[in-house]
Amino acid sequence: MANSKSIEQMEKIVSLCKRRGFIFQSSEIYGGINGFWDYGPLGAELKRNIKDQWWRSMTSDRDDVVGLDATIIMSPKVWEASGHTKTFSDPMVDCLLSKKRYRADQIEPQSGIAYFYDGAKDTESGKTIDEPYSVLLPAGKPPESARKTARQFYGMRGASENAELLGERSEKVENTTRYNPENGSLFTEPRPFNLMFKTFVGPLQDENSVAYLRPETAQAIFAQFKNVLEVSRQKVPFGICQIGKAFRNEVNPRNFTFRSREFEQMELEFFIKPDDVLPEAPAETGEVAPPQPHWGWEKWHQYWVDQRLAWYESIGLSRERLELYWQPEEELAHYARATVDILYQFPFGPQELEGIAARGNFDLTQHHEHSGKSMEYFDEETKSKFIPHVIEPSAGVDRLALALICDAYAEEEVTDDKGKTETRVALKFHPRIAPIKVAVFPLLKNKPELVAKAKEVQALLRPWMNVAYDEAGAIGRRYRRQDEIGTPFCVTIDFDTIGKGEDTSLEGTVTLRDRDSMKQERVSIEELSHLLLKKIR
RNA sequence: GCGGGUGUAGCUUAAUGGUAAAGCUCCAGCCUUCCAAGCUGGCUAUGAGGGUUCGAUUCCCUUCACCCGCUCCA
Repeated sequence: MANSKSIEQMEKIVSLCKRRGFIFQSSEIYGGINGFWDYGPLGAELKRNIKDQWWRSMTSDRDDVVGLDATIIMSPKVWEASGHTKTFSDPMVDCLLSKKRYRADQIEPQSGIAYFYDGAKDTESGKTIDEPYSVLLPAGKPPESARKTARQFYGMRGASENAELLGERSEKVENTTRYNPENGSLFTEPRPFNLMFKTFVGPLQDENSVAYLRPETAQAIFAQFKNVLEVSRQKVPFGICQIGKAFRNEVNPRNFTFRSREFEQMELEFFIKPDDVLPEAPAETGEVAPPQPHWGWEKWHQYWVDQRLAWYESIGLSRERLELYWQPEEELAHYARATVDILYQFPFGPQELEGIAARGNFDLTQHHEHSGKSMEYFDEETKSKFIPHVIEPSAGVDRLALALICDAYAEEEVTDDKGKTETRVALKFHPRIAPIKVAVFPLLKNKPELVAKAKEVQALLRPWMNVAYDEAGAIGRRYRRQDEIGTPFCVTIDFDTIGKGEDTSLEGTVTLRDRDSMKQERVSIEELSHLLLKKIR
């Protein structure tokens, strides 16, 4: 999966992220902290743009979705109801021989003869190891095979190959999960790995004040379903969306920011009617592009998959690096009817950006039962009462930011007039999400008229977009700097602009340089903001 | 959590049991009429802690972080 080329590619991207101020290690001056990352000036802009685009497409651009901004810490009862207190706490065991880790609840129970040992004595050095150990053999297997496994175990602790095993005894056991089915070796005691971050609310740090940092933003939406329904005057089908931080105490954060312990989610819960109370479907008329009142969960699910894919394309992710993964039935969570993952082909392999789950009405039903408050909805149209079902598109902001950077990263061979070849690094962001939209340069910085005019143009554009101003170094160098941070447009003020060039008819015009083609066109200052706004929206 | 690898300036690399060097980047100045030009000057580093030693970036121990494989990822 990860070959040396893709590792090198990833290293270049990580290096650029740091060098140009997209992403830093959290707490770097103290040596960092595993699984946490900070966004520098450009990364912060990039993330804002992603979230703004998502929010706009989800709620501002539609009538049937409203927003929510809930707290990170909620009543622990929320997590009891959702099942997270249980399911986010997996007991894990390690094989004492192979060191592999397993989920204790996924071990097949076995029966057979267990051989116990108190320790081992090295016949050569006389050294004793008094660590108890045991091996499970299927009935009928010769005990010598257990001794061989035990010698391997003690061998890893410093005993020689023909060490003497101490205190062997055997016992019949049934339906045990304490032994590795692959090699018969004893496991470590099961240890809980709780993926939720725990904290305490209030001054007393006791069991009664325990609270959790949310492991997903979705539950807040379910918990506030009734309130939002009441005030928004929405009718099912409708959605509630939210952007916010979530926390998971991952066993092993990996792949730069891809799996972090603190991350940001963009989630929509789209509430729909259960299939059994749907209004009668009208005769098909061919085109059903806009949502229809008679749609069942499958149509809504497909609708959101299509919507989300279109959105990713709208912010410039290449469609050919996106793929859909329909989770097979055996992989589905118990509450899900169908889940589609949208994967992006990162240098380290195809990985999930977003999951679109048809969750039935599991969550609202759980809160309905645990809180004792009704989550039912009365549908005027069909005169029926039900707990709405839900379609959940859930995306990771940080993963998307990383995908956008990977997708935009481009190295090109550029040959100059003198035939010298160099590598140009550019982040080819879609103008919608580029941290800086346009950079303004005076051609030369020791000519006050050029500098003054450039600052004027910068001030002209500033109310409409993120503008950079740069006068340091040769003009080519300034272009390359902007290429590397993904600025789509550069505007240069030259002598023609101020009417001191050869062609005085060019007064009041500037050159507009395109990042990807490196081509320049001459445009008037008057048109500039209008022209750019069209390109960046 | 296990195994392997790596840690010297923002980046890439050098060197040494005894003053840590260079190129690029960055900053300032000069110069420069459109794609990393030139000149001058400047900032910045041995991941952290401990040990051995007169003296440790170098040797030893611990720890932290990153990368790879396993594991995990309702």
